[in-house]
Amino acid sequence: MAISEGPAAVTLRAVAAEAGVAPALVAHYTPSMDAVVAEAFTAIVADEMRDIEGIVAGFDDPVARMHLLLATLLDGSRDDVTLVWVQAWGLARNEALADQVRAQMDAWIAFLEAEVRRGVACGAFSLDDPGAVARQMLGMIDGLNAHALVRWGASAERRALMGTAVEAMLGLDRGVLG
Amino acid sequence: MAISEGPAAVTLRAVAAEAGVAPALVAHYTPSMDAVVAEAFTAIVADEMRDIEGIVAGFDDPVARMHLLLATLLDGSRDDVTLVWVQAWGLARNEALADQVRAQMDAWIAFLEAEVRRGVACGAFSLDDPGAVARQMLGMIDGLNAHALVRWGASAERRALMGTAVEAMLGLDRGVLG
DNA sequence: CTCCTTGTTGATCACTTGATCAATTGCGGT
DNA sequence: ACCGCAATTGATCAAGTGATCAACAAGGAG
Repeated sequence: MAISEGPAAVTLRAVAAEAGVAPALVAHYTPSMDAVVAEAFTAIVADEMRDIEGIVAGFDDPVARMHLLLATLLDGSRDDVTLVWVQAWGLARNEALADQVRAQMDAWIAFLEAEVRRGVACGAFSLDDPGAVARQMLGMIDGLNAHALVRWGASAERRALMGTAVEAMLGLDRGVLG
Repeated sequence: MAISEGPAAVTLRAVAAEAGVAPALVAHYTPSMDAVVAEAFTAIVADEMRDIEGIVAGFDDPVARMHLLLATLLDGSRDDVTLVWVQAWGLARNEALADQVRAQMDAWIAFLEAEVRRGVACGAFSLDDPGAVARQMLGMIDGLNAHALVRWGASAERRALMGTAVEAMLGLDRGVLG
């Protein structure tokens, strides 16, 4: 439900209806709806990262992996996940949720940084600070994807913008990520 | 109210209470609360852009202007505006709002692109496609600021990340935007 | 066959949301 | 002084929110 309708749609009654059960039962088995939303967030987002890791896993060349990574993250097929992220940022007051958001962002940075380091190790990438580059990449990915939620710009364009920016960050030749 | 509590807090009764007036009066003078929220979005965001333009207006050097621009946008003093943006992206179903969001994003691109072109014209910046660079910058600004909403990372770090990334995009020497 | 635990529900509380409508107030023009 | 129109209100509707609680069903343990 959080994926298809957005986390904001995960209400006590909606969950109960979806499960074909009385609202009281949902309340009985959950501490609070805030917690449920937070849990849904983590489930969806962690699952997505596993997904992406799996997609990239079959390749060795760091450039090919990065190309695939960016293409997958920016092709618009995951706008539902983006909505989960964006609504989560907007619900920063739910502190339980904010905790999980930070944790998932840490995980993404770890993943991206490892990806960058892999390229640096074998000489494919050339840069100073893999952590900084990972954070720059995540910022840009999240921003561009957020833009997609209001149907502004095209996904192919976002992918191209991201590609050229990342080429510069990684010290790659112009066009190799295009 | 949309600024201090977020657009989601702009409810019929909250507005009425703030104005010291009966809820019915608010309803009487507005087409719908969706429209009010959309209008609040535009007011806030357009005002912010005028603000930024004003801040930058006193300087001539494109590098100094860009430096100031990024510093201002990423110093955390405008997190309230960021919340307005992020919640607006998350309310993409309010089509009236989505329209205004797209319009404001267009305005931002126009502003950033003009800023970039100004630097290119006088030889301070070196790049191929000012429009593309503007979109890359906006994506990264929005993403990094969204991250700030859950208190993840530090604003000084965001500014540094943005600075080095933009230096590369604009063909500037390392550090001139730091 | 009873007893107790677990699963489950209906009813309900207290609250919030947007919206409508008939009824009022009060000011401005005549 | 009067009338009319705009401003404003209280009351109310229909819907939705999270949460609680007493009650009920059912199935396994003894």
